[in-house]
Amino acid sequence: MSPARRIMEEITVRMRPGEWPPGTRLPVETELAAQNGCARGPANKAMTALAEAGLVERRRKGGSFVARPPVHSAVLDIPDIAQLITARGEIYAFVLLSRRLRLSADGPETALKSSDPVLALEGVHRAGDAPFAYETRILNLAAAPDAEKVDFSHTAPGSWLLTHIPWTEARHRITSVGADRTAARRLEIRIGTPCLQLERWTWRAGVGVTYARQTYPGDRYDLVADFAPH
Amino acid sequence: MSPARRIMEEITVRMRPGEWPPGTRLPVETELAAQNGCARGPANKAMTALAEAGLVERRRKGGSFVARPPVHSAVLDIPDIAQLITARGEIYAFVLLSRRLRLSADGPETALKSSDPVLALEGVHRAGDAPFAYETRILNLAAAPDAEKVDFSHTAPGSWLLTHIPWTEARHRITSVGADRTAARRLEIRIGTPCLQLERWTWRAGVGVTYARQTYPGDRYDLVADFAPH
DNA sequence: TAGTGGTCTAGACCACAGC
DNA sequence: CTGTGGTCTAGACCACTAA
Repeated sequence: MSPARRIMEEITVRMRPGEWPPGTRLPVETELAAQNGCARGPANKAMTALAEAGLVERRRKGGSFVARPPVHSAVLDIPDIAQLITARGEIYAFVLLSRRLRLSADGPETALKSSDPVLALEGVHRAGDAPFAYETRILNLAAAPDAEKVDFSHTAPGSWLLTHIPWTEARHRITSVGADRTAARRLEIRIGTPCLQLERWTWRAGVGVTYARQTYPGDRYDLVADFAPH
Repeated sequence: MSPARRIMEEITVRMRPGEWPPGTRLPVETELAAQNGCARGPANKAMTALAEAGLVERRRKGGSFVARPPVHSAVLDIPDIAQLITARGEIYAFVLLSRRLRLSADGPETALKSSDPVLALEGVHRAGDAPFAYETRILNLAAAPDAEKVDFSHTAPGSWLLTHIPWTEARHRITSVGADRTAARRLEIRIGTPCLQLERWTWRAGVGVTYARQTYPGDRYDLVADFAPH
């Protein structure tokens, strides 16, 4: 194996929470070269490649550091708000506002094409001591029967779903709306404040699992998506 | 500009249907080095980067060739507003509001990391007889030299770019903002009306091609994304 | 101002695949 | 075989910026 590749792989492997967590300073190029018995060229090549991949950050004079995970969520993933906020170093909390059992879907969630009984939840995600997002959620109990017994008073339904009911198809709809009376009160903002509204339907093998509508104050959230061929 | 970048940009620019169509054999590294008065290192660096970006194919002993166009994925991911509106059965029109030549980028488009001369455009997309979106756009003339001669007074720069300068990397940023004075006037809405703001940066082999910021009145546009894991 | 990354030079050896 | 890219050496200068 070539020195450049060896250096890349070794650093990649050691970049784990236990050993080299985000923010750790990495050896300078001359040091890497000496440790691997090669010239500075290959060491630079390896580090440059890691930087382009976004795994390390490099600053002249400052040195090279294990990159902190990006704050933005990709549109292509299903973001877990709890992880997002924790990753930003803030305290996350979910506050349940209401919980109702309904015999059939009848709102926007009908796009799930299910006539099964559903669980309707309403809550607020908080970051630190400020509201971060207002969420209404419909859970299809036929697809997720365990959900009826879960205590959602401090667990966000999205976080629970991500780890219990994997999805196979999803649809996102992103719009900009002015906060209505309800959202404004929940988010502690003025009525009409521009908000990013993210609607999401997910299915599992063609069966609707959940519908979620999340409202984010425009200045507290943005979606970033990167694309490259394959 | 460093030899490596100069070689990359020159080849990128000449890789157009008229000059170096797909399949054309490119000079060998020693030749590129001699032509640019540099060592083989930078020439190799430039060609390797172009190969990683998928713009050229390299084979030992065989040589380097202009790759078959990666255009297909481009059209899928970047929406063409003209097509969107036409598909809805409305009449589409683009109205150019301003056109300026600038010697270097200095706004949000600096994320394109280019210090080349740019073309700054401003215009409105119309659906039927109502404004649909307000757009400001920066075109890097080093990446798209033909753009200076194109008449954009009724052609949206995005539509033109899609068919002339394929991109390899793109970043989208989606936010919700209240319409400012300029946008409100262009879109014939009230100041503060919630709008979806889509910012897009695109690159070709690491060279910034264009930056676009499109503002849509919240009730006239939404983004929908469908996906299934692989 | 000194340390670090960014880039370069001029040469070298090797692996690989067309010829 | 021979030409090509892949990778390396040992050294150098410069640009940037954090200390």
